Amino acid sequence: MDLRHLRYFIAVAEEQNIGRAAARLHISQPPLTRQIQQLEEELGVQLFTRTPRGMELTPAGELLLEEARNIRAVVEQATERTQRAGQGKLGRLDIAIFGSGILNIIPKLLTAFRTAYPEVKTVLHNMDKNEQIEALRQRRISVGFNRMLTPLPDIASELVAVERLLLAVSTSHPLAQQAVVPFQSLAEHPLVLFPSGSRPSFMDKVIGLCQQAGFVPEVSQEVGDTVTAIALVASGFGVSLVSESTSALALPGVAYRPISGLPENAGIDLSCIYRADDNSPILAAFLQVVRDFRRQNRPAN
Amino acid sequence: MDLRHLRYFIAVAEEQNIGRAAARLHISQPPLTRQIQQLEEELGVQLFTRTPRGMELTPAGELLLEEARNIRAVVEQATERTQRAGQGKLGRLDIAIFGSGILNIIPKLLTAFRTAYPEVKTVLHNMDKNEQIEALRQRRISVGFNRMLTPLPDIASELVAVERLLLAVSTSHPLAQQAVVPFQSLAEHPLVLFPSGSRPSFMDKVIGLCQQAGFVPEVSQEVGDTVTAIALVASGFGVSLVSESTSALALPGVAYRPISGLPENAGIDLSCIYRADDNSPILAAFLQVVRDFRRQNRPAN
DNA sequence: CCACCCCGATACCCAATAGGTATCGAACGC
DNA sequence: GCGTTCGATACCTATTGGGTATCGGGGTGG
Repeated sequence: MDLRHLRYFIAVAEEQNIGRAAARLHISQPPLTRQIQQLEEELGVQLFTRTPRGMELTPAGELLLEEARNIRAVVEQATERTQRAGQGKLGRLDIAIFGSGILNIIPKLLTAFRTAYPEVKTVLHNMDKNEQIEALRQRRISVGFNRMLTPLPDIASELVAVERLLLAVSTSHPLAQQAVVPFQSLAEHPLVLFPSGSRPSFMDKVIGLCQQAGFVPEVSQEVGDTVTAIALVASGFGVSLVSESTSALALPGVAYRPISGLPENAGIDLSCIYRADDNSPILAAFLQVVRDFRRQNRPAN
Repeated sequence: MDLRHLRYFIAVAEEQNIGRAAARLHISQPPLTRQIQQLEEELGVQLFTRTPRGMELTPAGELLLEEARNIRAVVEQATERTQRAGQGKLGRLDIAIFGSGILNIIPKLLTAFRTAYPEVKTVLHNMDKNEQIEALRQRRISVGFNRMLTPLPDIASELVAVERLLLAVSTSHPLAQQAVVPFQSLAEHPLVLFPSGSRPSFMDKVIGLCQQAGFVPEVSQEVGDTVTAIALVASGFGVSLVSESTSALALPGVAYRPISGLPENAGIDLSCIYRADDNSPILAAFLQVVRDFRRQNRPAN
């Protein structure tokens, strides 16, 4: 049996007349007669009683009509869903995020993506950089967000945003008095640095910038993630350098200040990474949203 | 798209290898390659990624695999159900019964039929003879049970059983003293007769038998159905002549007695009727059960 | 009562297409 | 580097779906 048989059968059953059904199907009457005969023969069941006025369904035919309509609907739905899946409009996207990434840009991106592709289920996973690369290679995730990425042959990356450095400082700290803090002045204050995980990291970037500016920072504490660092800043452990989007994290007793005298390369990149050989349409759709987001938010770049 | 496409797709998806899938499908590899390409082209979706080791499903292909398996199951179920319907094993049979028919033989028949064809839903309707014929012609029922049928061109009938006549008598009635009651002795006792509906009926048969025996019965009451008649017998309204199967109706104060001296033609027929042009397989199955029943219960006939 | 009409069925032909054979090209693995 | 193992391609054949012409039968109207 064939979907064509069912399509023809439905037409004949509905028209109760082979000629009209044939017209509706844009074929001539004899082949339609033959197909119906074939269907009956293949099933070994009489589906119609032939009357001088046309074709009348038998009870078995009546049953098959219901079933055939159902099959038609199921097939239509299957093709449509498959096509949507092929266009990246339906499916699942596993995304890895890291500590401070969750604070500002990534939620906006995710919201944009989920609005544009509401039938794609996004699943978030917290992973540090090395875990993300491992998970990408094992196909447990399709996208990861991170900073300070070193190029890898099998992992492609896409720049999402470049953020400014801000100083996170306790409101009771002397530096909090200044609206803009010169970078050099940080040489005299102990720093809370993070993250302590996979290298190279944001921490290395900060240390490098200090060296560029001619001083070695005094490290009061290394911690694993941004939130912990800000908490330590709040309780007077020192000051910290954070990405712009971290300022969305408004803890009592913590102020964020712009920094002057930073070198050109002081921007903090936020990128997303994915398998270079991944041509999943959902990933392509996601990357397109990332690019659109970047164009809208950084017209200068 | 075609069911063949889906069958081939499932095979390739399961084998992850076109060559093996082709072997499983008993075709050669190139046409299978082509069918898969066609399917992908028609849907506009890449279903597999070709690797040096074979075929790997894309997410869209993964989705289609689920759908295709589902479609295959639905189609299989539909053909099977249609075939069962065509063999009279699945469907619905509307059956008309009348008053006393329900007491003995018809329930046995229905039980036999429902055991042999458990997936046929039997629906019972209470109708007198004329209502049954009307309902048959209007196709509201497919089978009717009745007695004393007059032949009609469009209604065929099938004898189910021939029952003896019994006397129904109050236990306090003088005739109840005899183990066997001579037919002639009924001339002296008022009779309760039934049914009062469509003619000719059982009532006419009884009157005819009396006339054959040379007396005119004294009718104390005409009632619509057997149960009412037996109730009147119990309360002393008279005696009644009933079919053998009515004796299953054991009311307190009522006894049933065999009758002697009846003519040869005193048997009470129970027949089933159906449309002469009805070639529904369910009806055929039912009639076969009727014939088997009759052969088992009346080997002499 | 006959002619006509409308229905599906049949006979026969052609065109589309599924399937087969031979072969290619790319990617591993020994 | 050569053989092996994939899928893809080229080309042919066989099947089959669709078209035209026509038939046969059962109603219906003149």
